Amino acid sequence: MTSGPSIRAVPFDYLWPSGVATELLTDHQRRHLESIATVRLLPVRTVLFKAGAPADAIFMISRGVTKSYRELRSGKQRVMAFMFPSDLLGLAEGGHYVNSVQALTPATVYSIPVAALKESFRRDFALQFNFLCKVTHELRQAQRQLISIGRRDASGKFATFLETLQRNTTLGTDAAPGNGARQIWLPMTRMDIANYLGLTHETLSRAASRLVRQGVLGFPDRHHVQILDSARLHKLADPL
Amino acid sequence: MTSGPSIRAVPFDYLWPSGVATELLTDHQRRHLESIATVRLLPVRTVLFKAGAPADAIFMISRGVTKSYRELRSGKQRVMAFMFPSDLLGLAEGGHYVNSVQALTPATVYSIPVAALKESFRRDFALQFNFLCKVTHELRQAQRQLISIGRRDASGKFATFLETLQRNTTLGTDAAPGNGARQIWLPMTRMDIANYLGLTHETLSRAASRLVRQGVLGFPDRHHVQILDSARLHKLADPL
DNA sequence: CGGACTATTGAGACTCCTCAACTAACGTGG
DNA sequence: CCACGTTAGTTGAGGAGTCTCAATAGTCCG
Repeated sequence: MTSGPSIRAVPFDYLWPSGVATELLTDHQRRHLESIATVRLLPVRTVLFKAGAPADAIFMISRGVTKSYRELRSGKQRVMAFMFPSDLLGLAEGGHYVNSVQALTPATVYSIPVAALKESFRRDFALQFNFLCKVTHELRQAQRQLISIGRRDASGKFATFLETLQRNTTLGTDAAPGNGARQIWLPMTRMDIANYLGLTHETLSRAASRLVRQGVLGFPDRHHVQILDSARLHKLADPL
Repeated sequence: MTSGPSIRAVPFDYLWPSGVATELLTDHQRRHLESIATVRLLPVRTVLFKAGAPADAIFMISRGVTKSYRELRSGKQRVMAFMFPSDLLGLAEGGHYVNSVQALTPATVYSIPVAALKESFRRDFALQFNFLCKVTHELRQAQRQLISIGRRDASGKFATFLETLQRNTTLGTDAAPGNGARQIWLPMTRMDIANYLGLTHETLSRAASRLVRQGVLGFPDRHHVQILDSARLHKLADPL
């Protein structure tokens, strides 16, 4: 696995078996990005940037998990996305970040100044194209979440969340789809998940408990979930 | 106003007063796109493409309104977005469209072959950058809708929908923010709106009726809404 | 080890969804 | 141009599910 900057996405413009995300950058591009970026090591719970702050850099996650969220007036927060290695951070509008980002685990990010990146785009059209693919990829994911959020039932939302997470963590690994890797790591808290799914944490907790009682899931500890009956889980996740 | 191809978005990389979307293309770029595109006139209710079809072209709306939707297994459909002039159509994944698109009004679209567009990107980095800005813009909008959808109350969802629509239609026009243009055109049906907001059409109908009773809205006819008390509407729209 | 945060579980209220009947508008074809 | 059929929209009653408020147990961090 690479340790430098990387971008992973499903390209929109050519066929690909079963929608698996792939690394887009060439070694040369990786080295170039490394040369214009600065590495930042983020301890847990570090806030990388807050919504509304001047957006002078874009970030690429190299290691760790972060959440992207928006603070609502009531003090509550709405989680927009969880970001993993090879994801892009720093969505901006008119020069300001639109979301806040916080590290859920110790993380390593490459900070790329926007000005330098744009200059790189000028010289390497393929590099810019890779970023275009990545943003497109995120747009698709946002649309998938739209469908998920639109559902009413808590169990279904949670099921789709787990399946998405599973697909995410299985990406690029050699885990066969049919067997193992049935244990999923949940770097985020239950509250974060509930927030992400548009539920209260009480409702999510109840839904999770029900799934445990029904033998669909098991929780070895707070940050791991075991999928015991993937067929039933998939049935729940399936949008009507 | 232009009549050729156009892209409108809030650029992410520089400051802009009050987040107003602007035209990104230069005359030269517009002419170039026009030269590689073919114009298509779509009668009402025309399906431009269906989800899953091979995605060999990207479309720019020049005139008219379309909806982008996904068909669920139950036969129902989920509306992902309403698209207006200067919007981009044809989100794809691995060479296939992910959503279906249908014209809600007679529409004119520029059909741009993906291959030719990519070739243009190679020669004009700024053109590709404009597309990058546009996709970023759509990602932000998808995230806004995520917040809106996440809300529980039907009136609030409908209120945010109307305000977004108002902002959209007021864009680029000279309508002062404080006065007129209080009448909004609704090219889509109530069912489409309900679908877009993650509600049943019955619930949306009840919410609309309530707002009429409360003197917040008025419906001259099915496709126009008058905002009578914009203060209260804004209060409803405001996310908590 | 103590305190703050996270998670679980319960009871009650509230909102939306489902099913159903009816009215209004559209547009299709004669 | 009108009549008809189909689709869109309204309104009602009942039920399902989540949200709120509340109390308690369990974790994590300093």
